[in-house]
This record gives sequence, C-alpha cells and structure tokens, in this order.
Amino acid sequence: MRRTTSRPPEPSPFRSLEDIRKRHRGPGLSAEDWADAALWSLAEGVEALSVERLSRGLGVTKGGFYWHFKDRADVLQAALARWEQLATTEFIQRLEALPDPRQRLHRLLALTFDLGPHGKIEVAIVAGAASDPRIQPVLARVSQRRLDYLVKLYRALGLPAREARNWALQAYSTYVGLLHLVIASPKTLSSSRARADYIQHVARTLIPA
Amino acid sequence: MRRTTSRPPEPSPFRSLEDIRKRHRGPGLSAEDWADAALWSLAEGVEALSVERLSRGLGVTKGGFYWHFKDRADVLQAALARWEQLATTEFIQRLEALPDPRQRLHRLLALTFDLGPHGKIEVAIVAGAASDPRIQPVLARVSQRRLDYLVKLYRALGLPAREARNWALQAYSTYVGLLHLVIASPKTLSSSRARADYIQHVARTLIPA
DNA sequence: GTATACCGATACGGTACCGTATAGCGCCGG
DNA sequence: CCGGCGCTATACGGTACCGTATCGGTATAC
Repeated sequence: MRRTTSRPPEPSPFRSLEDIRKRHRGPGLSAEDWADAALWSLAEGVEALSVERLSRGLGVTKGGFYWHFKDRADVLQAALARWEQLATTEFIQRLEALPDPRQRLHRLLALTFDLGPHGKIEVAIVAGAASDPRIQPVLARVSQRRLDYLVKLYRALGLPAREARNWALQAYSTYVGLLHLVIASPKTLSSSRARADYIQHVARTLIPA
Repeated sequence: MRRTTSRPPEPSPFRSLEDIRKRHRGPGLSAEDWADAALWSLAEGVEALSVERLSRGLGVTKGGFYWHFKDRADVLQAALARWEQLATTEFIQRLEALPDPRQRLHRLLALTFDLGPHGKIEVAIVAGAASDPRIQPVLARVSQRRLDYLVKLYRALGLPAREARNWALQAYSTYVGLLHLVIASPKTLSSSRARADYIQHVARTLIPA
C-alpha cells in the first residue's frame, strides 16, 4: 500500500470489466481500475465485495490490491464515493440537459426503466446501510441531494415551498419504488406497451397543474 | 435433523427474541422458534442469516439446529415462507378490516411509517433476490399478490381495468419508495408534522375521483 | 544500465462460517 | 424407574475470507 494516485486524466463512467482487463494488458491496474471493479461488484450486494473475489474478477491475485488500498473498507469507501457522484451530480446533470421541468420529470421516469447495473447497486446499498452504519451517511446524502433537486424542480413549476416538498417526496418515492418493482418482479412491466402506458399515467399524476 | 413438527397450535406473529429465549427455559426450541429468529435475523441482511449467529442469538449452540433443518438454505426457505405469509395475507387482512377502499389506502400509507422490522426485512429480501435466484420467485409472488389486491381495490372505487392497474402500480411504488426513504434518510420525515402533511398529500393524489 | 516506482505471485496465520458426528442431559410414558 | 425421545454440547475437518510479508518482474527515469 502506498497511496500515490491516478495515472491519466479521467476515465468514462461505468467501464466494463472487460475494458478494465484489457487495459491490464498494458501497464497494470490503477486504483481507479480497482474502484470501478468494486462498484460493479456492489451490484451483487455489499457483502459480495471481497478483496479476493475482486482480484479473481480482474484475473489477477490480490497482491496489487493492498498497494492501492489500506483494506476492504477503504475500497468500499472509494466505490461508494464514485457511486455518490454518479447518483447525484451526474444524475442531475443528465436531467438538466433538458430545458423544460416537465420534460425532466418525464426523463426521470424513463431513466428508471433502462436501469443498467445502477438499480441493483442502489438496492444493494440501501440494504447494506441497514447493517453497516458506515454506509448510512452516504446514502442519506444522496437521498437528500436528489430530493433537494426535485424540490427545486417543482418550485420551477411555480409551486410554493410546502407543496413542492410534498410533490418531490412523492416523485422520488415513485421513482425508487419502481426501481424496486423492476427488480422484484421484472415481468410485471415487461411489455413495452404496459410500460409506456404506465409512464404516461405517472407523468399525468405527478405533474400538478 | 429429523423433520418432525410443531408443538402447539399457533404462535403470534413476530415474537421477540426474548420471548423465544424465555420459552427455551421450559422445553427446548421448536422449528418455529428457529424460523422466527431467522426472520428477525433477515432484517440485518440475507447474508447475516447464519446458523451459528442464529444459535448465539438464541443463547444455545448450533447443535439443535440441524435437528430441525437440513441446512442453512432450509431455514432460509422457512423464514421466507413466513415472511410471504406476513407480507401478503396478513398485510391484506389488516387492510380488509376497514370498510371503505379509501380508508384502506390511507391505512396502507400509515402502515408504511410505523414500520417495525418489516421494512428492513423487505429491503434485505429485495437486495438478496438480486444475488440469490432462490429468493427471486418468493419476492415476485409477494409483489404480484399485493398488486393484484390493489387493483381489486381500485376497481372497487369504480375504475376500469387499465386505469386501476396503473393506479395500483403507482400506489405500490409510492409505498415501497417511502419504505426506502424512511430507511435511507430517516430524518427527512422525522417531524410528525411533515409526515402528516405528506400522507395527506399522497392520499389526495393517489385517490382518483 | 542501474535504481526505483509500480504492480503481481505466493505463502502464512487468523477468523468465521459450514455441515457432520457423537455423546450427554431432562423429561415423560409405560 | 428406566428407556427412548427431544434437544443441546462439543469436537472435527473443510472452505472462504482477511490482512501481512516477501519476493519477483517490468517499465520508465536518470
């Protein structure tokens, strides 16, 4: 372990394990490589993030791991930090690309359905927070930032503070609940017809005036 | 392991560990005692359900465990079956105690907030289902039965099938999302004033006509 | 071309589980 | 009062982790 850092400028979000392994056939693995792999691993549950499992997934032994990280908790923190970034700033930036607040709410629902690993990671983190107190503050910050953003969004629609807060809570709950539902019972909304129908319904009820 | 069964008629749902331990100072532990304890343990995550941890929690060694159950998977199945019962039949029965469909929707929201261990267990199971394929079908059945019930409920309000389905999906998503939120960021809705306000808001938007 | 930074392989002792085996105890029926 | 039934204690071998240590190789950097 030696805590120097970072080779090149900035890699893309959610590099696949294949990409990381390929890069391996050049130099070696960087701290970010390990952290990204750890983020993937989180989709299988927080407990599933183990040093040796991670190493096997990357096709190496754990030898190099402890060069970059102090211990398992260290890489978990790094992965959570990465997730926090993706789940707040990038989440919001994607929505901000759209000009109209109403369009943004639509987009928010749409993002729920094309969940890549993001949904599983989120569920795993929520569950992990229940048993690991070090995860809780990260999750609390993420929820708070998302809610704050939604409140701002509803205020942009012209709602007073109290109302905006309630709508934001409901919109966020709907988002998270849908996330769950897609995981819990995927075939419930498997038909694209039913999905489109449902999205339309939610959009209608979730946008006040 | 010997798979005989059950001593008395029917214990109450969610006996505490203390109750189970007390009973222990009489005969010994029954299969239901173990399964109930396992259900509690699920709140700490599916991975946290281990035979030896369970035994320690009950103040005995694991000796007796394998008298009742084949292996860890066996008791997990039993605990999940118990949860399935609580999460569907009993969940619905509690709501059915109320005469008016509108009151039932109110009650559904109220039940979300006074979550005992139920919320944590649910989140743990959803997360577990993502990594353990044996959990998935149980969870899918539970979601489906709840949704079916909600559809029935909305139809009782006079809605046509398609609409009822959409409202049911949304109501359920809101319920689950709120469950998450209470766990993820407890202080967000800690004030009873904010909670009442929010419940009222949801009730208003979630009941169509 | 040699030092040093960067990283991987291997081996070790330790912990927490798993599932099995077997022996011990209290209690209740005969 | 005693034999088995119901359950527990103890002990064992095996697996999967953890974190540490050490040694190896390779790629720059000088």
